[in-house]
Amino acid sequence: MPLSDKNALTIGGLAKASGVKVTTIRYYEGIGLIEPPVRSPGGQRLYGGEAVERMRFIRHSRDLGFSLDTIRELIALSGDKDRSCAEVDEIVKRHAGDVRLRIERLKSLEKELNRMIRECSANRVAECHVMEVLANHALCETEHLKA
Amino acid sequence: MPLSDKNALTIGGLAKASGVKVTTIRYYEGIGLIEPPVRSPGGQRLYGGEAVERMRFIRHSRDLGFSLDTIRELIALSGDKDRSCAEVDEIVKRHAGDVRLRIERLKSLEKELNRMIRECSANRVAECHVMEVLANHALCETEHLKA
DNA sequence: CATACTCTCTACAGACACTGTAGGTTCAAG
DNA sequence: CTTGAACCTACAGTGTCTGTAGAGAGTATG
Repeated sequence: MPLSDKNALTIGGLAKASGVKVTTIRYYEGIGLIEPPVRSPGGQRLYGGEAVERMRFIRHSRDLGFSLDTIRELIALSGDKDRSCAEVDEIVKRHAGDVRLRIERLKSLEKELNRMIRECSANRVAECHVMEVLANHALCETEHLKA
Repeated sequence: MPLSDKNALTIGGLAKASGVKVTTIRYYEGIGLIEPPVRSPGGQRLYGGEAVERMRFIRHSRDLGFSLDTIRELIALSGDKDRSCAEVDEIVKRHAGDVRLRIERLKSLEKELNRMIRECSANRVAECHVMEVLANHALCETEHLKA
C-alpha cells in the first residue's frame, strides 16, 4: 500500500470494515500479531485492503475460539502457500478436541447444578442443601472436574 | 481460634487439608475473600478448623465454576443463618443458565470445526478449505457466536 | 481562516484468578 | 547449633482485551 493511495483506511475504517475494535487492532499491532502499517504525515495509521482480509481472518478465528498464539501459527502457515495443509488440519483437530472436552465438563457441571437446585426446599440458609453441597464435594453425584 | 491452640494449622497444613494452594490462600486473604488469621510470634499465619471448612467451600464452588465475587456473595449469605435461601437458589440458577448457554455455544462451535475438518482434502495451504473458512464466516453453516 | 467536532495518538491502569520469582525469615528435627 | 523445609513480603507476568486521560490530527461548516 503506497503512501499515495487515496483509498487507504484509517484505523477506524479498518475497524468498521473488519468488525474488530480500534483498540483491539492497536493491541494486535503491539503484540506483533499484525505488521505496523504505514503512517500519514500526521502519524495516523493507514491500512490497505489486505489488512481487512487479515483482520477478518483473525476475528473469525477468535470467534471460533482459537487463541492469539494459535492464530499466529495459522498466519505463519498461510504464508507458505505450497506447504501441505496437514498442519493446519492438525491445529483445528486439536482445537476441536479441546472444545469437546470443555463441553463434557460443562455438561456434568450443569447436571450437578440442576440437581442442587431441584433438591433445595427453600428453607433457611442454615439448612440449605445447596449450601451443604457447595461445602462438600462428597455430596456430588458427578465428578465435574474444573471447567 | 485462640493463640494458645496447639492444633492450629500453618498455611501449608491448611493447604493440604483443603486442597487449595498456599499461594492461592494468601491471594484470597489479599483480596479480602477470607479474614486474615492470627499469627505466630514469628509472624506465620495460624488457622483453626473452621478455616478448613471455609477453604473447602471456596474450592468446591470454584470447581463448580462460580466466580470469586459470587462466592463472596454466597459467604455473606451463609452468615445470615435465618435468611430464606431463595437468594442462594437464585445465584445457583443464574449460574446454571450461564453454563447452559456456554454449552450451546460450544456445541455449535464444535459442529463447525468438525465440518471444517471433514471438508478438507489435505491439499496445499493455498487451496485449503479450512483456511478459507477461517477467513470468511459466510462459509459457516452455524452462527457459532463467540464462546 | 477560525471554530467545532470527530477521530486518532500514546501511555498506562484494570479486569480475572491466579502463578512465578527473588530474597529473605522462622521453625522443627537431628 | 546447624540444616533444610516451610514460611514471609513484594512485585511481575499470564491472556485478551477494555477503559481512561490528555493531547494532536483531520474535516466540515461558518
